Amino acid sequence: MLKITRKVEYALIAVGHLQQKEAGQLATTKEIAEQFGIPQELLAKTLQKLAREQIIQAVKGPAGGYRIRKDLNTINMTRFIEILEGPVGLMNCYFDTDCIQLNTCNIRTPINRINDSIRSMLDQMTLADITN
Amino acid sequence: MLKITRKVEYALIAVGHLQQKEAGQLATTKEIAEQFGIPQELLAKTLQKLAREQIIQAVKGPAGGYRIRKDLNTINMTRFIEILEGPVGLMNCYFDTDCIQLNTCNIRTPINRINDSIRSMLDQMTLADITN
DNA sequence: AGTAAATACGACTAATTAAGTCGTATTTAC
DNA sequence: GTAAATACGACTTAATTAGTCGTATTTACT
Repeated sequence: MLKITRKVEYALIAVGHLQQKEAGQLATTKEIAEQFGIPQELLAKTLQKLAREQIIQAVKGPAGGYRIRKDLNTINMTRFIEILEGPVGLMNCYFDTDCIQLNTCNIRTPINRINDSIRSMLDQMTLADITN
Repeated sequence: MLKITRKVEYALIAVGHLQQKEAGQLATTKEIAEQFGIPQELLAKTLQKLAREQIIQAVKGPAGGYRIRKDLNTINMTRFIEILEGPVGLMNCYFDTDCIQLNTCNIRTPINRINDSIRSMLDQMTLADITN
C-alpha cells in the first residue's frame, strides 16, 4: 500500500542517469537497463511515455537514444507519476463519481483531505529535487 | 498507485460508525456491513485485527459487538494503516535491506525523503481527525 | 541499396497483491 | 441447548502490476 510502481521507479532512475550526462549527450535504453539491472523492454516503454510527454527527447536510429528535454525543475512529481500511472489518489472516489456508496459513505470528506495533502506535497516536489 | 486498500477504507467507515454510537453502545459487524454495503466477512476480519490491537473492544455472544476502546486522538494514521496492511512505504527498500540494486541505485535517498514526508503527514493525523 | 541499431507500440503472458468466501471453533445471553 | 455473535486460518477469485514478444519505423553507416 502507498507504493509507487516499478515504472515510476525505473523512470526516476533513468532520468537521474540522463541528468548525469553532459549536456546534449544521449543514453540508450540498453545502456541504462544494463547499468541498473532493469528489464530493457519495460524501461523502453516507460521512456517512450516520457518522450511522448516531452519530458525527454528521443533520437531514433543507430547512435540514437534519449536526453533530457525540459528543465527538471518545471516538472512536479504529481505530473510525473500521473504520466506513468494515471491519476494519483488514495481511493477511486477521488476521481470517479459513480461510487454506489456515495450516499452512505461517512469518510469521503476526510479521505479527500488526506489526498489533497499528499497531492500538494507531490506538487511541490520537482523532478530536479528527486534526481539531484 | 498510492491507494489505500479496502481493508483500511472499511475500517475507517466502521470506526466512524462506532463513534456515532452513544458511549458504550455496541455495533455488530452485520449491522455495519448492511448499512454501508460492504462484505460482512471481510469487515469481520478487519475489525478483529483492530480488536487485537485494542483499538476497539469486542464483546462476544449474542447481543455482542464492538465499541470504541481508545481515545481516537491517540491513534495516528500510520499506526492504523500498518495494523491493517503492514509497513507503509513507497518502495520496499524503505524496509528491506536486501535489494540487489542498492549499490547502483541512484534514487534511494530522495525516495526515502518522500517516504518520510508521507509518513510524518500520516503520523500527525489521528483517527479522530478522519472520523469526525 | 542494404544492414544494423536504435525508438515506437500494441498485444500478450506471468507474477503478485488485494478482495472476498468458506468452514469451523469459541463465547455467551436467553 | 440453541442461536447469535466474535475469532481465525485456509482457500478461491479478481484485479493490478510486471514483464515479454512481435512487428514497424527511423536513420547512420557502409
